[in-house]
Amino acid sequence: MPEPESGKKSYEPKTIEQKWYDFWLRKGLFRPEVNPSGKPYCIVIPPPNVTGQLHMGHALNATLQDVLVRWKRMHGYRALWIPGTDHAGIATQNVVEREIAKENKDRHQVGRDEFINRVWKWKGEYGGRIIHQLKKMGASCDWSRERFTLDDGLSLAVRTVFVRLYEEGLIYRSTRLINWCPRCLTALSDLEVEHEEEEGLLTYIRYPLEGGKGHLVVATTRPETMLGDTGVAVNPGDERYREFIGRMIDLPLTCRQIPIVGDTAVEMEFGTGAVKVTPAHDFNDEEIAKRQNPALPSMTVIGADGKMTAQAGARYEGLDRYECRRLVVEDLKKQGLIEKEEKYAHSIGHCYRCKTVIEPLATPQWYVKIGPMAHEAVKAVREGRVRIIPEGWENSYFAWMENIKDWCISRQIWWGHRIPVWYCECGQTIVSMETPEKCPRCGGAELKQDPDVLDTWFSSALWPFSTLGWPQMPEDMRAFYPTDALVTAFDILFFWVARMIMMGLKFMEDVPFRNVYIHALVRDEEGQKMSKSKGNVIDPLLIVDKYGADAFRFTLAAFAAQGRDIKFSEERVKGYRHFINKLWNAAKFISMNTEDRAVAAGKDDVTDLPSLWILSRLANTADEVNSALEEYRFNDAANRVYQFLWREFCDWYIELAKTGMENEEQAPGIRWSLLCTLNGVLRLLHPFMPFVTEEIWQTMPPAFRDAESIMIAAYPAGLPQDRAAEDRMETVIEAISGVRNIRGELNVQPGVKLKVLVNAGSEDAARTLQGNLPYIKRLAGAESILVGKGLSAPQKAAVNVMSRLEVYVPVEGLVDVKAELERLGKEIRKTDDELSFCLRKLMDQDFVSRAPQQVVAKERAKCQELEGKKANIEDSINRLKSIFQEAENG
RNA sequence: GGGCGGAUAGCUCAAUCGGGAGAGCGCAGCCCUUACAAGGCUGAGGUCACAGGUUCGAUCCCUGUUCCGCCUACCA
Repeated sequence: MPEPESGKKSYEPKTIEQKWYDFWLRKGLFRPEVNPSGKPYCIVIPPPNVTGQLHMGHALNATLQDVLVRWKRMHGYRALWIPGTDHAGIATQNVVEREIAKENKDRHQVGRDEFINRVWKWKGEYGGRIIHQLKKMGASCDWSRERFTLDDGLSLAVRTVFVRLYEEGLIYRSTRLINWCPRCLTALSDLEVEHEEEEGLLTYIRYPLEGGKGHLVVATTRPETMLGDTGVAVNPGDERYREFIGRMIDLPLTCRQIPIVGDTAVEMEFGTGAVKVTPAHDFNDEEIAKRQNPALPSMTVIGADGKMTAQAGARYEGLDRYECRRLVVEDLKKQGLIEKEEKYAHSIGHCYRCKTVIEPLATPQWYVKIGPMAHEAVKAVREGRVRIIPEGWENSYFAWMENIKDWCISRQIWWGHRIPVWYCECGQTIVSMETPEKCPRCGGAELKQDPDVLDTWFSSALWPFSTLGWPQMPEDMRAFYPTDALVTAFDILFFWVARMIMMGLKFMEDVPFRNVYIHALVRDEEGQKMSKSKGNVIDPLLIVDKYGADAFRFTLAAFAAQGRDIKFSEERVKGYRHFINKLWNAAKFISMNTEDRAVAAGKDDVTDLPSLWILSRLANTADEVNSALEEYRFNDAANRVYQFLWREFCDWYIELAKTGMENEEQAPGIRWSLLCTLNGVLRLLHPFMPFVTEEIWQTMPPAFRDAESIMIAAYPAGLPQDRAAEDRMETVIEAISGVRNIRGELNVQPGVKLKVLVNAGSEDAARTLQGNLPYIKRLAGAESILVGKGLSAPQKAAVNVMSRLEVYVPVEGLVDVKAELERLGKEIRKTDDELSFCLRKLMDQDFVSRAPQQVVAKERAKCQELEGKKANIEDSINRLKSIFQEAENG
């Protein structure tokens, strides 16, 4: 076997990664067609924003999906990972608006058509950025199936869904309060509003009763809205105010009079128990107003731009809402109408995009009547047709779905799917897939299309089937829907996952995916969320550049424990780069020691214990990795291979093999085992670290390569295990560890060869040890070994009592007897503690009679073992003490 | 206000069934043994947040408390 990359001392990812990625692309290995007869397995990528740059979240997300897809592909599945991007309406529009602003223009000056052109142009230039970055991560997406939420096929899907929902009465238009962003100048859905606790002021304002007889005091956090008050509400059960209901208030700073009304929603304990009612600017107040008979009127005093309207009065018109607040309070103070102001922490809604404080505003918008679809979506999860992993998230899902409100889907922006609705001068509304030529009612041709576009999430909700070709029914659709797994972070569980389930059930009559795996958030070292404003963002591409994609991916996977966020630090990646280096060097060693000689050998040539053992351990590892991945326990899978490669394969097997290969007879079997195990571990690791595994694998002897790429080589599973060999090997390992322990503890120099005696606990153990003396000799650093059952310890020896055997090392002249006595003292204290704990348990009648038989028996055996161990150590201590005394006397 | 999650070695985190807790990193000692010093061998290190309860037995199950995250909500 030629050495990988001509035997460089360490792995250098940079040159290698591009080479293999190109190779995979050239060979079309990312396409499901490489396994034409396999069972379909499909994942659709959560489409990143087309404006986006790869961040840690994407990196984790992509890594986990790639692990799954590569793993399934190697298992022979017709695996398909569909990539794509999201047109990200508001975000993308903002980017291009900023660009235009540099030319001192706004989008209205540019005009709608030209503006859209500009956005497409921008998309063409920069939109592929994140796709390119995903490739750097090693993502094995089928790029030939890449989609974009605004491409023709997906746009058709969007129109189809809109029209059908409209026809079924599940989409409607209504004018009511919505969340309005005065900066983006668009409506937002409830989900797009981020609530944040802020320190504010609670202002107590005196509202004079009509006719100048006294006043009511109301408390508010938004004094400026008083200009739009159309009532004051008190709880009808409130003794203090009951008599006022029905009377009028002289609303200060205006010349209006407003009524005092009763509403049970008013909390008597809060503030003064009287609340001003501003139906046009507060969701609660809107409700209160509607409940009155006749309803309280609505008066909009703040406009779409966040500035006061003419209705606010000449003095305030045109002022920004916050300037107005100051002025209103100032004016009220002058009139002595401010009773007090107190600090008050409350939560305020912000635009998720630009963080501007949301203004509730009454505007006509389109809504999806979500109740019926939500009901079905809840059922699908309850019945297990969609599994959410980890399960904990199901509760959040249910809670949200069961209190869900209708979904506002129209946005007052230009970049997105234009709402397929036209209005005729005659008042007719036309909802249609295609642009209508004339009004079906009056025949008029003066039709105006609704200027708004749809919420980006409306198109994302169709992603699992629109990407597969719906509303057509191509082969992909039949093969891959429902998809198998959806991998995402919890923050879009409602935004996206829930809506996909609803839309999938509605239009495909089946769930969009069977499993939803919710992964962690990647935080910084201190556990803080990464954000630009905090300046703690780590660029994944820099990490890839520095340590390679493999080390980075492995780190992410190894820390992706369910239900816990990842605190990311570069140190960890460094650690896993060492791991790759270990793999690299193991491969180098194997290559140096096998050359072409191994090809002739096969499994039948394997006779030595270490080889039987490592092959069995590989089988065991493969099983554990497979079952961990089956359950999305990525960290367990990664850690198990890590353990196997480093601890079992490198630390033990390779060291043993060095000795084993000195024996000409068993050398071929060992060479074969080295290659076979390396082959297995490369395959096991490939989904986690695709590049380095391919690089090494390609240098293996052809007999070990049954495919043109490791990507499509069979994933190890169901290999035979040899429990007897594992058990015997344990005995050998115990003997070696027993000696090493003495060496280490007593500080015996590595160069010093020891005379070792091993007292085996059984004939079996004795035979095993006898049969593997060369290994023990080399790894324990012994010049001679005497093995037997019932051997007794020489006078002057260090003793190590293990569970299957005892190790004696004559120490005369080698070590400080005093140090050995100390070591044994420590040992006996530990044994004694354990023993007394064990005995106490067995003397407890309740334990013996009530605990399961097995447990009691186990405890008895343990007790016996400990007693034996204690006796042996005591013997050694006595012996050494006598030596010690001799020495003192002599 | 409601809900969820977390608290385990110096740090970051694991632990299927309730039967005296593991790893990585770090630390200490010894070693450049020709795959690898990005390494090897050995070792130290724990009141499983706190208080009760259930149980023969609790890191694990139940109740409460404290602290820390997060989600959600119309007390102005």
